[in-house]
Amino acid sequence: MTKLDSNKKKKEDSLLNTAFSLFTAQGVSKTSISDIASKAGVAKGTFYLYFKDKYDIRNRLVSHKSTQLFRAALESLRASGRKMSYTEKIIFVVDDILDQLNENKSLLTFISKNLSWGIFKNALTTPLKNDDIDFKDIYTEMIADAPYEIDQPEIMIFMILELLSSTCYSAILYNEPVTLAELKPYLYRCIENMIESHYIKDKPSV
Amino acid sequence: MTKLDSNKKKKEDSLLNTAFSLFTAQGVSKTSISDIASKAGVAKGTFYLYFKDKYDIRNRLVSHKSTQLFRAALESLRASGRKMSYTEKIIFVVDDILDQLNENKSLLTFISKNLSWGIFKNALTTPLKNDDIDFKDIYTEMIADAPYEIDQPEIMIFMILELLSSTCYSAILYNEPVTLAELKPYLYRCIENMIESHYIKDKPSV
Amino acid sequence: MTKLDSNKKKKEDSLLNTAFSLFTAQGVSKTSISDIASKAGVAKGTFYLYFKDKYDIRNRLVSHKSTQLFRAALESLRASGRKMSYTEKIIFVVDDILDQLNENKSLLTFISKNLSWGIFKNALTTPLKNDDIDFKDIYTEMIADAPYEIDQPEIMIFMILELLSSTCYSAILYNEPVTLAELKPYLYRCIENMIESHYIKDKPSV
Amino acid sequence: MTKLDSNKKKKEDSLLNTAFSLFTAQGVSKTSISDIASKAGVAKGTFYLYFKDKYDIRNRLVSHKSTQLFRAALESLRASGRKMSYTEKIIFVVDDILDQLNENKSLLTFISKNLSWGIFKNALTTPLKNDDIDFKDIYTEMIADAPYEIDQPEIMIFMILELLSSTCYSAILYNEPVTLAELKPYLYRCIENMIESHYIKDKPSV
DNA sequence: TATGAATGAGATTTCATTCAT
DNA sequence: AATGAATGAAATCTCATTCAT
Repeated sequence: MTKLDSNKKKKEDSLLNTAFSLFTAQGVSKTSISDIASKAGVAKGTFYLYFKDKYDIRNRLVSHKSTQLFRAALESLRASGRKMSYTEKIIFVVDDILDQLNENKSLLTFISKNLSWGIFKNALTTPLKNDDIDFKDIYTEMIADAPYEIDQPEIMIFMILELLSSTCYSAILYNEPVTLAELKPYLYRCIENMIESHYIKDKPSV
Repeated sequence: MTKLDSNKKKKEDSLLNTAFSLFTAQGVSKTSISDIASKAGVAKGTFYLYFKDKYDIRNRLVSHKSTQLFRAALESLRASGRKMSYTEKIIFVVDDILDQLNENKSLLTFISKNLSWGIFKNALTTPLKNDDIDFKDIYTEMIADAPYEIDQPEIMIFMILELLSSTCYSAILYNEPVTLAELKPYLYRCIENMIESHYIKDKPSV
Repeated sequence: MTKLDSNKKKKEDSLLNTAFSLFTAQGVSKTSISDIASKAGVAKGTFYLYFKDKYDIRNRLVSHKSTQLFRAALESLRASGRKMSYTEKIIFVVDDILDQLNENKSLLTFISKNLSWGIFKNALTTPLKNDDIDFKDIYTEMIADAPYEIDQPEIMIFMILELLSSTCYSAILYNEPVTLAELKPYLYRCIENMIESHYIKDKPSV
Repeated sequence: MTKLDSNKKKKEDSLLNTAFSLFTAQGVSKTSISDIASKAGVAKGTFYLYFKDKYDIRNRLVSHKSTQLFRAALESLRASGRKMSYTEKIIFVVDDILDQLNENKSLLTFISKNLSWGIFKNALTTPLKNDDIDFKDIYTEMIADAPYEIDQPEIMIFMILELLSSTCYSAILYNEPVTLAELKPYLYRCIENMIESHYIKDKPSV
């Protein structure tokens, strides 16, 4: 990478980081491009060399941050070194994500308000350049690697993730209808049931 | 109601209806108060006689529209006259709501982007003035009326509704990861499992 | 006219007058809407209540100023009270317009750069509201009132005006190729010839 | 010419051609230097190696294009090989120019909005380098070569050209007040009169 | 109550020009 | 000679809110 290129990368990173802290601190619509540029230490016009508009940078961030979240959870799983069943693995990942979001409420707000399944799936399945760990494989593995063949694993993961993300928003931020700690046992049992019922033997008749 | 009062009501309704169509057509942030007022046929200043600002009218709308949705479903249930089990009733309501949203995608977009559990619960449990059907009771009944005592019925309803609203958004609007029709059997089986596991006998050990 | 209306008229006039002096002093493209508004003593947003953009106010001005020029010349003609032939009347009007432009070089610059036959004709033939003198009649009369029937009077007036406006620009502003005084005799003789050749007897065979 | 030189020439030509098409397509003020450079396939900075700014390239173009127009007309005249009177020659040239402009309306727009007598005269009387036809002589000849001595030939040519350029704009582009075909006979008769009245015998008394 | 003209801060966006590479 | 990233001033335009009528 030439000096110029690394300089450009630095500018772009600075814009992304600044935008993220402003978006989480005060919301997307109350953050102006002027704010982002000046806090990032670049001229207003420079912003437009890297991003089309505010929504361009927001989408890039949502994608980036939600992938990070998932990667961190998968990394924890791998690092734990424990021998687990498929269901245990899923619960482990869910638990890790919930804890991350509980620790980082502004990230939760940002992601919840702006994430959609399309963005997320795209982020997870698009391999990053220069990435030594192949995350695409891990995700694929999550879906493929089950003790018995699982029926429609993508639907199952989709439902788990949607249930996860929508319930934790209210529980973590407002303790409504109950706190995260109170919610967890019900949530996990529900997830266990969901997985169990997706084993091929249980394929529902339509 | 005097003529003046009915005139006022007409203005307010006109503002609400206009705001709803603009919000669904072009989004909340791209709709200005000017737009709403002029399309509603009143002066800009008049808007401020009825609503504090754009977010005031938006919240009123979210609350109103989501209640309507739920009421219509419960009304269908009541009108069906069928004898059903508790689980069947829940599934009936969920199915009715999904069909309503599938028919009215702009309503779905609007509610999904702006609804929160707090607003919804508040809307459901606040009795409307001049309301001939006692709605609050129906909701309470949904929670209370179970063949056996149900553990934490509010958590259960909360999880069902969150799962419902977040999965249907992606399925109805983008057919992602599958179409609504394909999703339904999995979703309903999941809901059945959730209800079953909330019977007191199943109370999870925390 | 209510107080409010007269106030609005005052604002609009102030904007028009300010725009005109800025346009003539520094050109249209170097004049900003901010300039116009602040010099006119109104807020920037107020400009947009009266005009769509810079080109809207420019067109209104071109039309207004060129009409004024023509009207003043016709008024002089009427005021002179002299008995003149048709040709003498035309020359009188042309001479008066040239003198006005010679006295007001910034007006000449502004009009020359922005006037088109379409705008001019439209301005001349659209009667102003509240206008005690009916100018449309005078213009029509200029075209219709000839000792003999004139062939294609509109083409003739068109050619005279175009010759007039394009030659005087260079002569008045740059004395190129000669001064206005030097140009006049040639110009007037040319105009006399143009009129004479438009008498029906001289209708050209195509 | 070295390969480097020809490369430079190519860049400059590319910039000139690109600028011309953009100026005629969307107007000078709506064309940015960025546009010109990127469409011409060179970097923005390169533009400044060849031209001072947008108005520099515009003036170079006006001058170049209007000379080309006149040269083409004179070339046709020379090529026709016909024996003509002085007046016939002028009419020939005028007719040829009108036809060229009628064929190339964007050129007409560009020249009309940007041509001034000063630029034109300068262009006509500045001999081009490497020019095999001695163009200056032809123009001088147009002025000098008359059967009888002509009074103030430059004023005459000036008036003819101004009449020509201003009337044709409206007639060709908008058919206002009449079409070019309808205008021509009147225009030519007018020009004939102008020439005739410039014979010394007709010198006007000031 | 209702109006809508006026405000003016502030948002977005453009672009001529410079300069390090 | 050529590049194109960076600049930042300046332009256009929007819009929530107020207030005199």
